[in-house]
Amino acid sequence: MVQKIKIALPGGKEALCPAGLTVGEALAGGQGGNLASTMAAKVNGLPVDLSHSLAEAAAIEPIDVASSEGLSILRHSMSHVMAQAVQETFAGVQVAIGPAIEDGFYYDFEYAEGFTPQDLERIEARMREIAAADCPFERREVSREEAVELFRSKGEHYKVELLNDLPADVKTVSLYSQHGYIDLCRGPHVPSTGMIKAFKLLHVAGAYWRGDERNKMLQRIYGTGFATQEALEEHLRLLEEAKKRDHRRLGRELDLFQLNDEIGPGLVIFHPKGTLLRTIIEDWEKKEHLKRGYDLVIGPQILKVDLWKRSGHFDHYRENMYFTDVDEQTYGIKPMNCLSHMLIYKAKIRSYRDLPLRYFELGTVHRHEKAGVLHGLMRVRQFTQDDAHILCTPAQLNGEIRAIADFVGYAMGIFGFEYEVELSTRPENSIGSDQDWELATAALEGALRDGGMTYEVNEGEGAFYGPKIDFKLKDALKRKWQCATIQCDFTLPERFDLSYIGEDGEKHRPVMLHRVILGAIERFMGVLIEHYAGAFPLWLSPVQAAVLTVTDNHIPYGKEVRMRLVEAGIRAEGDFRNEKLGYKIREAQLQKTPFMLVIGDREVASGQVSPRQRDGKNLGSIGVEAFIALVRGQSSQFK
RNA sequence: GCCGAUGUAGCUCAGCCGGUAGAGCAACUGAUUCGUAAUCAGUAGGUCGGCGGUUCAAUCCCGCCCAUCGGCCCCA
Repeated sequence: MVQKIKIALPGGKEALCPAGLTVGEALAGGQGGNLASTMAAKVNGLPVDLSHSLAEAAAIEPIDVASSEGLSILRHSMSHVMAQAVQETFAGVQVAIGPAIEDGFYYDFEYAEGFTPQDLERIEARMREIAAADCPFERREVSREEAVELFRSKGEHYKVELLNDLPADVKTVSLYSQHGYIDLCRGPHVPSTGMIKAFKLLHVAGAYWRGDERNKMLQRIYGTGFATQEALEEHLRLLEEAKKRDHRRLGRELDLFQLNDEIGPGLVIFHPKGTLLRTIIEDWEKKEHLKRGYDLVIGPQILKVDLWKRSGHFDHYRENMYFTDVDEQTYGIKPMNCLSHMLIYKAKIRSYRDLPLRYFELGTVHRHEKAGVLHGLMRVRQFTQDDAHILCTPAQLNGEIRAIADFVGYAMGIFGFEYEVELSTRPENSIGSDQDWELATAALEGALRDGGMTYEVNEGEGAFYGPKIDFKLKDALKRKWQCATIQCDFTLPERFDLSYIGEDGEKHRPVMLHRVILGAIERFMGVLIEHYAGAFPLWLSPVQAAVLTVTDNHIPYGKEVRMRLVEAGIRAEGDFRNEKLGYKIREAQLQKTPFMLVIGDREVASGQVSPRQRDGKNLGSIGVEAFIALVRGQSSQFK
């Protein structure tokens, strides 16, 4: 007689089922049999396959493809099918790892020849055959020795290495097979390859085994997949849309900047409009810093190499630095702004009453970034940081960190950004004592907690001189870019022997915070361009209004209007060319100009202007002064 | 730096099997004087990324270099 067990189903329902029933069967009985969108299930909170059989009483809930977890399982199964397709299509391929990722999945392969875009089509075709065969994914548990033997016999040395590196207490591992293909995997997987319908392989890229550049480079194939063909097509359409707001494209179309081979890679030339945009941001920042008790300072571009040796940069950052010889003396071109600020502090004896001291510099730095990482404005070799160094007492640290975090929050609010916060801890190649690192890390973490912020921890990702809090923004293609950062540093004050006289009349060592709010102005502008898709809010728009004349007869009045706007401090251009109005409007629209002022007979006669907003809305005829007031009103918010 | 792809006019892109290149838009000239997303016609514009090689002949085939794109590592 089969034992009955009690199963708790979603929605508070319960069922008495025979032991040995599978999760899928239990769910099918409980919810009327429609499991088409169920990828797997959770039994007592742990994800399992639908084929998992229930031995004892349990609470089960389905994992639907509509959930991010369900979609990940589907994509993970797609990566297995891709691995099978690759190995069946090409000889001599070894598999490494193949997880689901944010927008799809990948699998890493060792394949000496490498894959071509044409190969992807062949792989995709084979995947469709495997999917059409509608074969079940079958889970099997074996001893780890058995698994090692299996993969060794198949020549899969990456899988063997993964197995050997499992913790010693892991005695058994799970294998999944579909359509006669076996892979080492924790699971769960979808019930059958038939569920894999809507997918597309996107591109091939190199990737180091285990993400370590000392290891062999593998071939990674990226793909994406969804529950339905419609969702897949929608995703591909969004990718196309995202490309249209790529800052590199908009930078050219809106005439903001250029990157030019003749100058050199990673070096930006700002055109007039880009420079205007940048200047507006920088002016805003200076004001905001002065409001918050910062002092503006400026340091030199090159500093003697001895100073870089003293700071530790020469030992730990040399490969990223440029050097130049002047009068037989070697100078380092600054990759960071801290040294000058240290020397400003040291210029006289400091009292505890002076602290905290906050030195702010729009500091231009040069870093020798590896050629392969350069990317538009996001990753360049010369950039300007909105950098500050705060020197304070240990007791002031928490408050200063929180004030910076607030500043970041305020700034991100102004520009309308969502962001993620990460805490990065001590890396391998670092300077300073264990105790200082602990203190610094605790200070950052404490401030995050006190501020009630949610954050992730990145072990070993800190700067060489201290741990940091990073604030990350996403670009149009969902790549994350670090902008604001707060770094806590006990080491540099030590190395430069900074001190202040305390209440007790004794010398004490101050603590230093390195921090940026927008990060690098270049990168921030890149993210900003994509964020607004080039349609900047009025206060940031390099051109706020374009005066458009209908015919040549209207040019004198058009020029007059433009002059009045310019004199009122509005960034206005005139389009007095011999073109039809529709043409001029189209052009101003493509330039994302906030206001277009149409000047025709009516306006000349009435002495007014007819503003058209870039959203297509017409404001009717209004006086020039009224328009000036309107622009001032709408852009005064932040100025 | 590593893996892969790409590089033709200012921009977007054609160019077959090797026989020194085209389109649209932009620019310029002229006509048109026009009311809310492209007026018409004409003209000009290219060492086919660079350097070598193979060939009677290279945008095309081969090698090296440079740059860009997508990733990896790294990073503001």
